Amino acid sequence: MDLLYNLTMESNIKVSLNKEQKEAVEYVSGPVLILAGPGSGKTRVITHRIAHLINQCGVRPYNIAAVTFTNKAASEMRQRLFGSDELGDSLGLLGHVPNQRDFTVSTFHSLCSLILRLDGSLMGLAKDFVIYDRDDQLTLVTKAMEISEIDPKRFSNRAILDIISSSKSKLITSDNYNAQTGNPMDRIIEVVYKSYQNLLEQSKGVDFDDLLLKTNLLFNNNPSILKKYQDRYQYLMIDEFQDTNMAQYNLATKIAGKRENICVVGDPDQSIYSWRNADIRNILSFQEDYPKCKVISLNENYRSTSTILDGAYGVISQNTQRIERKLTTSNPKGDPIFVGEAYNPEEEAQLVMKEINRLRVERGYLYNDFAVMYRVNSQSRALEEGCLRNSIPYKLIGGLRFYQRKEVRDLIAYLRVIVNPHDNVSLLRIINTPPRGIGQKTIDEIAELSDKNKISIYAAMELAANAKFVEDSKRSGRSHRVISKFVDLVTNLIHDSDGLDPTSIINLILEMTGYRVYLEDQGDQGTERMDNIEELKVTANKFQNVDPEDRFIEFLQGIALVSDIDSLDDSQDSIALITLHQAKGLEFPAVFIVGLEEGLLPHIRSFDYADQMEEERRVFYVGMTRAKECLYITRSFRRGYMGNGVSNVASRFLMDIPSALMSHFSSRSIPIGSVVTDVIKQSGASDLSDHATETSPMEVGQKVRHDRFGDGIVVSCTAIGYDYQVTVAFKADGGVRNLLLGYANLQLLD
DNA sequence: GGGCTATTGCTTTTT
DNA sequence: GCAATAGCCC
Repeated sequence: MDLLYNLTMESNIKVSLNKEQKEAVEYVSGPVLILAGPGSGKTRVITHRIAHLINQCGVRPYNIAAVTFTNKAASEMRQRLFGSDELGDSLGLLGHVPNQRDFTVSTFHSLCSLILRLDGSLMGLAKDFVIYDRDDQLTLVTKAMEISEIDPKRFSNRAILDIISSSKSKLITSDNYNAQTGNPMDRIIEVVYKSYQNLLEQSKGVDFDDLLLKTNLLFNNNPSILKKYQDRYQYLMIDEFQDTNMAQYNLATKIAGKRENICVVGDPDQSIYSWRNADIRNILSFQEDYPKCKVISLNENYRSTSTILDGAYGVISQNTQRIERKLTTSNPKGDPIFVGEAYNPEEEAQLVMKEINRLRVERGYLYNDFAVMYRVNSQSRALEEGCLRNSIPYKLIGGLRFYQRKEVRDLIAYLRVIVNPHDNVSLLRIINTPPRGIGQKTIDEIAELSDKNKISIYAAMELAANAKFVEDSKRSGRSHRVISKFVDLVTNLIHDSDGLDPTSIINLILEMTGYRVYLEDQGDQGTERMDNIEELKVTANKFQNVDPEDRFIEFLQGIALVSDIDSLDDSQDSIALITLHQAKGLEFPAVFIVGLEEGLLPHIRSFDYADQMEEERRVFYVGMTRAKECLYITRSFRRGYMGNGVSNVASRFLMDIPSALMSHFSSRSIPIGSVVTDVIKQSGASDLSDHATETSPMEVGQKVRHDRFGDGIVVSCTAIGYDYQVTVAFKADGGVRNLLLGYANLQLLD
């Protein structure tokens, strides 16, 4: 009866796939490694493969699992296969398939969360565990350092958390962490790791890495549970395989088990998450662990013009730790890669905005067709202001991350406390927000009480609220009153929220805790914060239809596991401002990559390590290959950094793009605010180095005067783009500054 | 205990 | 340059 699925698309599949793609789709039994370059139709292959499994091979959707990098990718895949859930009328690749909801598409983290909810009790995990994100983790590490009396000035909590996190992703538990090397740092980590894990367990919390680690341990210790999932997920597919870590790899191979129906899809050249413990060697391990695995390379690019592809190849081919591979395309040559220079980030943004407006008019692009990409989030600010100045609608992903905003986190903390009042991290967050007279002194006393009796903060407060207890303590009547009031508040919240849907619970919190009034007293800022909470309610609303028993927990889990990119929404026409990392897996007709400067891209922190430098190059490569038709690359001469402006030189990566593919344009002629129609100078073959040979307008040794810096002497002068960078040593403060000739307004002295 | 000011310390990328 | 904290004063 499983064979009665819709077969109508099958003929289309054969027409629209190339030879390698078709092979990747039809090779369904046994291990497969698909090396898929950018734009090679990877998503199509995965979706067609699933369709093939269901339609041709009679596999039930229930027995298939696809693991993606983000929730967004997961929901897109589901939609491509089955059409939109809400609309019902738009059919996907498969048309109408019974039991399509049984098909699993999710991220590793979501999948593990599900498994642990169902079977985690075998490892003593509460069903309603909370998932702690990086901010919560940092709070806990800081607390653990306090307990272990580690000086936070000497050891950074972030560095320690990074090591704990990387240990967890290598499946090293706090019990197994051995400081055997004799390195004093190791000893500290060992102590903090254990303490951190204790704190987590006390709060019934699980961090991101625990989701993967604990699921692995669950499978190790309970073969019957593992078998249950092996029998369920008989066909396993893993996307973005180059960015999986060891814990994820182990999970995948365990679930695949002896059936070995595991298909991984990845591209070593797009591995950009090593800092999150992703291990590119997983691709090698896969071939070692499955010596009979079928390797299929998808090398034809259907996305980009040949110019963009060749430019990107020029960049990526400079990496030495790389298996040589060159993509081909039959796409037209298209436009050159435009390289632009601006004086400062504001002007750089202006340059981008002007071009966006020009392309809209001349080519009929929509705002949705544009993305502006950058290395670090702080760059988004100038771009955002540029959009506002030019009335260009934009969506900013993760600048100040939504779920990191104070008011959103406060509300989530309340929600978590309702589910689990013994969640210390969340409780301490809201204990005095809005202010209710519980000061640090009172909190310290309660913390002491909780330590002494080995109970949670909330339990300690209940104890302290007990009238009999207060007689034996030196606690003031006032402090006793506020504690009692708070315990009552939490009790009432738990009681009154029972059975309500998530949105109503949020409303309940806003009223009962006085949070709404607290925000209203904050004027404009309060209004903005209230808007963010409304936004949270919109998310909460989506869980209205889920089984009442689970919807609250699912909602909390959902917000813990969302990524920012998940919220990227195409329904309103606006340009996307995103980091290069977030751009992975996306494509746009026109892409702007800004900030191509030494120290930014490549980032300064990669300078001392060859492998990190190569990863920076891959980051740039990923950005370039997002572009279908137009690719713009810009840089700024000056950039504010820690308060003072610094001069940046052009990124080394610019030199790797063959000069014949580039065309320069400059900001020189477009002061901010002016309306300029055409700033593109079609200069044909020229690159940065070409200009260096031109005659310099400034002699070395020339004495000059600057409005602000006073008198100085020219140290060097190099042509860059359509301007010259002059390095001047100034007398007054001895500073050596890089100036742009066209802007510096230097006065010649004799 | 709370609110204000001064100081510090920090900047990569994020499931 | 900004945001988070420490320390001071009410």
